[in-house]
Amino acid sequence: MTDRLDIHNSDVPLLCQSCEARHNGMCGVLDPAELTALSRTTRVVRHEPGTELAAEAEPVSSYANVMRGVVKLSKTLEDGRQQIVGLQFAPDFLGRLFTRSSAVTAEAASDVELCRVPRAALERLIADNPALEHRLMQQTLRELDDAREWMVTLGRKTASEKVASFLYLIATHLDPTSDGKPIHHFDLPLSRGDIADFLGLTLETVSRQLSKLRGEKVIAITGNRHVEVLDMHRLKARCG
Amino acid sequence: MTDRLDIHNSDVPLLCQSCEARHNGMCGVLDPAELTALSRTTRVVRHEPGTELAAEAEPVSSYANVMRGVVKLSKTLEDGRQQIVGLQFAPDFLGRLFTRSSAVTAEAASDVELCRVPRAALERLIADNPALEHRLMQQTLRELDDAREWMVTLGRKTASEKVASFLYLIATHLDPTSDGKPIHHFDLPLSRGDIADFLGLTLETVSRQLSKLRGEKVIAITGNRHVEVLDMHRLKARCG
DNA sequence: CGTCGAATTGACTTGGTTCAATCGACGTGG
DNA sequence: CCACGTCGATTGAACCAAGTCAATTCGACG
Repeated sequence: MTDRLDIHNSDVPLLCQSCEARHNGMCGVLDPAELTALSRTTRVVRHEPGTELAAEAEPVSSYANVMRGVVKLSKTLEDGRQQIVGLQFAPDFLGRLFTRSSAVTAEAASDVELCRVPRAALERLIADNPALEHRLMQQTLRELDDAREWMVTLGRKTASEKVASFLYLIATHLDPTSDGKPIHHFDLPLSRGDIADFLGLTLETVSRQLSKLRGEKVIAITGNRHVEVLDMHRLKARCG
Repeated sequence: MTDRLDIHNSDVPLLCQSCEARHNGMCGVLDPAELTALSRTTRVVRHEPGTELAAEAEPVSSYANVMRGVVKLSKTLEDGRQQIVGLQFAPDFLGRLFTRSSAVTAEAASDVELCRVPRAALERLIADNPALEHRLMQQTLRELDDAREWMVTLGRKTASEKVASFLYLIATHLDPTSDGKPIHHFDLPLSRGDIADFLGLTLETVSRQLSKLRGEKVIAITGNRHVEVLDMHRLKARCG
C-alpha cells in the first residue's frame, strides 16, 4: 500500500516480512520498532483441523492472528445443539479483548497457522498505542456487521438461500488476497455437519441443497470438499 | 461508582447531571471540561414509536445515546422479509463509528429519548481521547457478544424457546438501573410482529407461544402489551 | 480390494407457516 | 349511550419446508 513501511523493510523482523497479516491485519499499524518488540514474544503455530483453540467460558492466555486457514467460533446449548457464530480467515485477529474468558469456543476448521501473542504483551502494546486499539476496533465493528448480516440469513432465509449464502461467503472470504472478489474454485473448509451448524440446518438438508445446486449446474462438486462455481451470478441471485 | 467525578459535580453541565448515560454510558469516561465542551453540541430529542432514526445504507450525520426507551436495529431483504438484528436500551450508544452509512435501519420501538451528538464533534473527541474510544470498544464487544448469543437463538432454538428467550432478554435489559437482574413486570416495547421479526418467526407463532406460556401460568398478559412474569425460574428454564 | 467415516438419497413425520375467521380494545360519530 | 369501524392480537385448519430415521453410496486410505 503506502511504501512508508517498505522503505524500512530491513528493520522488520524476518517473520513479519512475509506475513499476510502485516498489511491488512492488526500489525499494519505497528512501526518496525514495535514489530520487533512484539515479535520477540510471538510464536507461529500450526493446528490440525478439529483442534480446540479456546473453550467457551475457559480463560485464554493468548491472542492470535490467523495467518492461514479457517477458524470456527461456536456456541453450544446444554443439550448439545451447536451453532457456529463466526468464521475467521487470514488475517483476522482472534480472541476476546478485555475479558478473561471467551464466550465462544474457537476451533481449527481447516489446517490453520496462527501467530500467537501472549495476552500481557498485546495488552501492554494496546495500552500505549491507541492506533492499535483503533485498528482492532475497526475489525470488531466489521465482525459485528458480519454477525448482523448473518442473523438475517439465520432468521429469515430458506434452506436453499442459506446454502447459497454460505457458498458465496466462502467464495468471497477464503482467499485473503482476492480482496472481497469471489473466487470460482475452492475447497470447503467445513464438513457438511459444520456447514449445517453454521446455517442452523441439519446435515441432510445441507446435502440436499448442495445436490440441488449441482443439479442446476450452478456449482460442480468433486471429491466431497472441492467446489467449482459454474455460475457466480446465479449463485449470488440465490442468496435471497 | 468512584466519586472522583462527583466531587466536581458542580462543573458538570446541568443536563448531564441527571443523565442515566453519564455513569454507565460513554460519557462516564469524560471529565467535566470535556463534558461541558461536548454538551454545547448535543441536543436531547424525543421520538414517537415507529420513527425512523437512520436508514440502511443512508448516510447519518449524528450519533446518539439512548436515554430512555428502546431502539430496534433491523435489516430487510429485497422482497421485504425483515430481521431485527439488535435492540438498544439506555444507556447504549447508537450509531456506526468510522463509516459514513449505517448497515442497519434504526427505528424507535417505544417512546424514545436520545441525546444526539453531531458526527464531527464526537469524532474529534474520540481522536484525542483514547479512553473514549476504549469505552466505545467495550460496548462494541458487548454488542458482538450479544449478537452471537442471539445467533444461537435464531439458528438452533425452537419457537417456544425463542419466545421465552425474548421475554427473558426484555426482563433483564429494560430497566437500566436493575443491573442485569430480571424484573417481573414490564410493558413489551415491541408489537407481536416486531417480536416475530426479532425471533425469525411469524406473528401467529409468537402469539401462540405467548398464549401457551400464559396457559401454563409462567406469565400473565394484560392489555396486549403488559407482561407479568409469574415464575421467573420456569421462564429461564424454557430458554433452552 | 476391503474397510470405515462422510455424504447422499429416500420415505415419513412434524413444527411452524399460511390463510382465514374471530375477538377485543378503543375511538368516533350518530 | 350505543353502533360501527379500525387495528392489533388470537385462534383454527390445511399445508409444506425442513427435520428425523434409515438405507445406500462414495471416496480416501491401508
